[in-house]
Amino acid sequence: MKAKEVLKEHVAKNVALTDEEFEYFFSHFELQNFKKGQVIISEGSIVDYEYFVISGCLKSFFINDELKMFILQFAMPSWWASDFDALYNHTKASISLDCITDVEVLRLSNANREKICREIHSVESFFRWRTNRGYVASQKRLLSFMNNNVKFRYEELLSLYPELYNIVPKNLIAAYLGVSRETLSRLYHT
Amino acid sequence: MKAKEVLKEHVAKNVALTDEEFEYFFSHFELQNFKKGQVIISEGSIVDYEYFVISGCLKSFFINDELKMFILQFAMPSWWASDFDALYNHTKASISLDCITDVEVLRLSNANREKICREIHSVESFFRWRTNRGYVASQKRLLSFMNNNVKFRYEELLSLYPELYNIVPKNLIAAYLGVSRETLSRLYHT
DNA sequence: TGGCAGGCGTGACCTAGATCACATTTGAAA
DNA sequence: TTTCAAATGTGATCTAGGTCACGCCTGCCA
Repeated sequence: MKAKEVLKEHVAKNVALTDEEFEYFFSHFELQNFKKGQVIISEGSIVDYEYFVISGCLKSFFINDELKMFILQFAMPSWWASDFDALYNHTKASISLDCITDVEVLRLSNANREKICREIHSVESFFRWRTNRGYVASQKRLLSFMNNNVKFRYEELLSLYPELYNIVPKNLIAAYLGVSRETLSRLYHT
Repeated sequence: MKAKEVLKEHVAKNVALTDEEFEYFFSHFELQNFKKGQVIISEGSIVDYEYFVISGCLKSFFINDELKMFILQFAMPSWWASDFDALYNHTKASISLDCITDVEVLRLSNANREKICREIHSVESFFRWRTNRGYVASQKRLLSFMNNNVKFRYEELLSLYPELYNIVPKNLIAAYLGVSRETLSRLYHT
């Protein structure tokens, strides 16, 4: 499926745009390709774009003082990723974004997003919906984190996103679950 | 300060509404008073409203199978609270909302929010901003949860919201931090 | 004004998961 | 086809925080 179709279908799930509106909306995006391992946003840099994934898989993550990595999000096709804090508030990135596999994305600049939100009311509505969805998901994850042990959270993750099992190495899954890779390994072996 | 002023100031921080627009916007809210301990949203019920706090303090929380409580949010003046998942997706509440102190709120129904978002573009923009802010805060809290121990998180909470120290009992603070009240107590005593 | 429930401190003990150290497997690049 | 780094398994030991049990305040309301 072409990038444009993926985005169109995604948007259409939530707001109704005419074909002309969608074409105009789409004209604000740029298609980009990245190789596995490439860094898209690195900590400390200025963030100007958000990314809509067409194919492949990204991760957004934070690295603490002891060099331990925590993964905030695996971004699969039709997911959005960026450091939204830095992006919206024009601060330096505290979160990094890179490619777990080869990746195809549509990128949208901060300025362009604000522009099309201003120009097309439905687009603003779409972004409100999208952000709300992320917010709710984030709260659910926080609750699960407080409430459930590693094994439960691991199985929950895999049942929500079975694709991850084949694509993402276990040490990254562990970094998403907030446990050591050893503990994750011992869940089913030993 | 009157409820209307609190809301007006809050909105004005982020979008520009004319006085007429604001009056119209405000006409969709209803002022409500609750007593300490009163339940506003209870688990399993239908959620039709979101609440903007004028004075006092609310908590939104989840109770698990073993009756352990986890607090998602303390809502202080000029904060919004609800079960946003249930509200937006028309499902039953999995989260409850009640009053830590006597409380004054402005409530806004789901239908009215969508109506004024449709009618006034700036209002939609405001809600997009507000939700984005919540999303970013939630991600930060998740990161802090994975990265920091209880003591750090406790001090972080108090430095962000010093008012809480006087208003909120320690067992609720513990439920927010995701630890037992005993552990919280032992941080500084013993 | 006396009783009682909710808030808080604390001792003893338990456990999920962290950490460190090392071995084995594997897949992709040269 | 070899090679090397990344991914993974696993034993031994450590620790933050949980759980249970109990006791003491304190403020509120009957």
